[in-house]
Amino acid sequence: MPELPEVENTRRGLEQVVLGKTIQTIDVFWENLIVFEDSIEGWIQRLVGQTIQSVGRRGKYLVFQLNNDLLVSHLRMEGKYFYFPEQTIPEEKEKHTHLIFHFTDGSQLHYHDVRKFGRFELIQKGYAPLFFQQKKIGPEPTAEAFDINSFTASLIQSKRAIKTYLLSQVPVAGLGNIYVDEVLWMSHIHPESRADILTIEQISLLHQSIIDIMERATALGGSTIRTYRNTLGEQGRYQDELQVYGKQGTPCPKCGTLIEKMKVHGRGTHYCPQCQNKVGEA
DNA sequence: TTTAATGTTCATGA
DNA sequence: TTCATGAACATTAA
Repeated sequence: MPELPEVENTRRGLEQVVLGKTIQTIDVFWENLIVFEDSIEGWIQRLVGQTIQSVGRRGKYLVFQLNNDLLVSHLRMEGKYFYFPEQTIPEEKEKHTHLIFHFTDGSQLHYHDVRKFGRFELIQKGYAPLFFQQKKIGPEPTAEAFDINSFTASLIQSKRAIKTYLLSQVPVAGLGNIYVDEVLWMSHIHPESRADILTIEQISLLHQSIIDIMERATALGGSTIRTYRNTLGEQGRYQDELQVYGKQGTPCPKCGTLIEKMKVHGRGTHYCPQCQNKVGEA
């Protein structure tokens, strides 16, 4: 589940169930999910006894604030959380549950990830800004944080295809393969247009489309394209508003031309060959 | 059987 | 340095 709207809704769900919970122990069934320097046992011991003070988010990363550390969780393609109060804990864990947080009140938080691509990283409190700076995560796509002048300055430094550059998280955080296609369609920009030759008008429209679409998708609970569910098991509703993602062969809502699908940067890319004019070469 | 799937990260070579 | 490409990670479903 992956892009910012889905991660934000996961965060909101987690916030409702795990705040104030103290970690009693953790079962790790797939060690590769954990980024650790020493041993898994040491990693677990460092977390035991700590209480979840808040659940934050930066881009597509979840940040659990504990007493002494920050636990950073990235869901990658298929990561999900499921919470079970004491009386509802299943006899047997699901096949793809790879991590179980046992809390002192008897409840559990299960991390489920079919493809095992997700990652957990423990960092010291106060190191979040440095952590995200090293990952080159751009500003949040909100009206307050996403400055159009900085965005423009970033774009003119890249000769890459605009879709590729947006997926890098550098110019702005949180866009993935679904929303990047939506945003470019909304802005009438061809996915392979070079980032550095977009016009002021195009950048302005793109900037606003990113803010609007991310806000709208988040408000609707994200998009359930394949398997996304929030922590409460609910689907998103934004998939009903997708205009081009997965719509190849159907008429463009703006001009009626059939939506096409191509590969850009190895990713399936949906666009309208009529509305989205290619500028320069990518 | 083959391919593609909401994501990042690393190696290699231009 | 920068970027493109491909592979890796691992599993499922069409």
